Parts: sequence; structure tokens; C-alpha cells
Amino acid sequence: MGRPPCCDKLGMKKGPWTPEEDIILVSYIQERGAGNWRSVPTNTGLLRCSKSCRLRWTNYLRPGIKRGNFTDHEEKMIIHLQALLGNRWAAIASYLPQRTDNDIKNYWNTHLKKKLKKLQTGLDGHDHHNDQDGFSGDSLDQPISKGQWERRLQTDIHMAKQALSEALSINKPSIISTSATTSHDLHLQALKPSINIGNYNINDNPITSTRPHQASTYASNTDNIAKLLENWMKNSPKVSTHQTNADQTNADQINSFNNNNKGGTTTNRGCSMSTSSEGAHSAATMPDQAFDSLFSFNSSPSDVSQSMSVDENNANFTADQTSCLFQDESKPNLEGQVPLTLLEKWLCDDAALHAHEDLMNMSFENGADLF
DNA sequence: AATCCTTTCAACCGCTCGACT
DNA sequence: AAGTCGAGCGGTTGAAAGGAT
Repeated sequence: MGRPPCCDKLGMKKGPWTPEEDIILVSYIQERGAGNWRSVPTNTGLLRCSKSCRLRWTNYLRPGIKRGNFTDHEEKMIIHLQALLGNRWAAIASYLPQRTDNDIKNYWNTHLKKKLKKLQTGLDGHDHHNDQDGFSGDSLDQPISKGQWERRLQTDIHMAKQALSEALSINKPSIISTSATTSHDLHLQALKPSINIGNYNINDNPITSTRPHQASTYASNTDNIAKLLENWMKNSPKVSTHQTNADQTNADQINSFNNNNKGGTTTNRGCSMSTSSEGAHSAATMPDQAFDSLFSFNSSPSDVSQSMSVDENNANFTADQTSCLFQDESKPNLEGQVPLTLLEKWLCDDAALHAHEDLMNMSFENGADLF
């Protein structure tokens, strides 16, 4: 008998969130910032447990969430990171700041597992040493000692650092070395382009990007909320009966944003990137105070830790991010390993394709800052 | 048109971890 | 040192949507 679920307390509501609840939550977080989730239900009057509020915020309402189809590049990054980190979705999501761990996890389970399985069965019909699942995320069952794993990790970190260092060397513009001799080398090299996540994302900006796949159909979460509110406003004109005065104000602001954002959506989507700073950024271009008010959240520490810290102005990874990339402690990759052979090639092809371009877009000064 | 099957994804559950006392 | 509590993570579930028959 474990602890009873927190949602069992006090007849908490479960199931899908309503637009009204979303608005209340967004309003509250706008006012107080994300964090201290325990106090959220009491302070907002939401009949939701703190956990549910946090989840709703982090997985759906939080600014900077990209929804919709994953790009080819994202897909490959997930595959690669999954191979490196295992099913550590939060860690993987930290390299794809616009995606939530839940999204990535879902995408892995619904799309990528199948895709890889297909690929794998196509590759080797005879090597079934792993398990019935081919190389599903849960397939790695060969034992590995902690010591072994730690040594491997150390080597990985060292090699990755070295690789990144080389990649950023102005004298070596070609960051994918042709001297990779081991699967290990290939693996790390293929990771290199993902180091440029921030850069990559920024380069989705139509102004600077030349990538073919950036015609984004993604809606930022502001779009989500806007759409949601649009419907809600149509269906439910009685905002004030559900909310406090403050909430009413915020609802008005949201509505105001919604209307104004119709003109601004193109711009935002054009950027194809909605970071947590999107609000502030967009507010600068949108005169309406409502938008500014609602979406320029004050980043709480938890926000900062969860959201990307890409500097949109210089479009570069910060040193912290890079060190984070390598400091991220990894647990033994006992599960979710994918045999890396032709799959690697597949991934590396893409990596090589984008690597040079990414590097070119990264200023050397900032690259130097990484170390 | 009706039914069944599959896919998707938001949300929940249970567990672990770290901070605090 | 031990206990408590909140936050976060990964696995799983189930409703809804879409597709096949």
C-alpha cells in the first residue's frame, strides 16, 4: 500500500483541463511566477492537485512550447540522444527546449520506436541477440557494471569535449572528421551538431536560416492559448462569473492578446521558435500592453531551469548550456540502447549535412566562450 | 452507416531525489 | 541520522480521433 495519489485528496478534479482552468492557472503564474506548486490550488481555487497544475503548465501552457510535427532534425536528435542517454526524457528535452519531455516521450513511443524497429528489421534479419523488441527503448538488457559505465561516461565526456573543441576551431571548419574509426567515435561525432541546438533553433528564423524544413506549422503555446480562448470566448461569454477581478482582467488581457496576435502570429511563427523569452521579444514588436503583460513572464528560477536560455539576440549557446551538455550526469544506459551501425550512418548523414552550416552560423567569439 | 481497430497524446500514477527540519 | 514534504521524472493509461473493413 503506497501513499494515496495526491489527487485523491479533497475530491480533486481529474481529467482534461478546461479553458477556464487554463486561464486561471496562466493568470496566476503570470502574477506569481511558476513554482511553489503546492500553493497554486489553494491560491487559485482550482480543484486540481499541485502536480496536475505543474504538469499542465510545463507540458502545455508554458511559453516556448512548440507543438505539432517533429522535424527531421529533431527526430534524429531524439534518436541520438535516446541512444546516448536512454529513456531520460527530461535530459533529452533539455536539448530540445521547445519540446516537453512528455512530447518527446510520446513521440518516441508512438513514432520513433516503430520507425527504428522497421529500420532495424530491414538491416539485420539475423542478428537477434537483443530481444524480441529488436531495439525498442526497453531492449537493452545486457548487464553493465556501474564502474564500467562510469568509465565509459568519462571517456564520452572527454571525447565529446574534444570533439566540440575541434568543431569550434576556426582552423577546422569541417567538424565531422573522417577519421572516425569506431562506433563510439561516430556516435560522438554525430552528436556534435546537436551541440548547436540553440543555434539551430535560432536559425529557424527565416532571416538567417537557409534550412529547407523550417516552414513551420508549429503553433507556439501562445497560439494554443489564443485558439483555445477564441473558442472559449465564443462559447462562454461569462468570464466574470468564474473568476476574481484579477482573473477578469487577465482574461481580458488574454482576449486582447488573442485579437492582436492574429496579426502577429505570422511573425511569431515565421520565427518558428517560441522560447520563454518569446513573450518579451514579441511584446517589443506588439504595442498592445495586454500581450506584454500576459506573456512576458518573470522567469522564476524553475522557469529558468526548465526553459532554454538561448540568447535570441546573438543566437548562440551560452557557456552554461554547453557545460551543461557535458555535465549532465547520465545513468547507466541500461535501457533504450539502439544498435549503432547503419543507424549511425543515417544519423551522421544528417549531422554532417547540418554541421558545417551550424558552425558557420556560430560566431567564433561565442564558440570560444564555451570553454 | 456502423463497427472495430489503431494511433495519438494529455493526464495520471508511483517512484526517486533533494531540501529542510 | 531520520523523517517529512514538495518537485520532478519516467512509465502507463484511457479518451478521442482517424482509418479500415
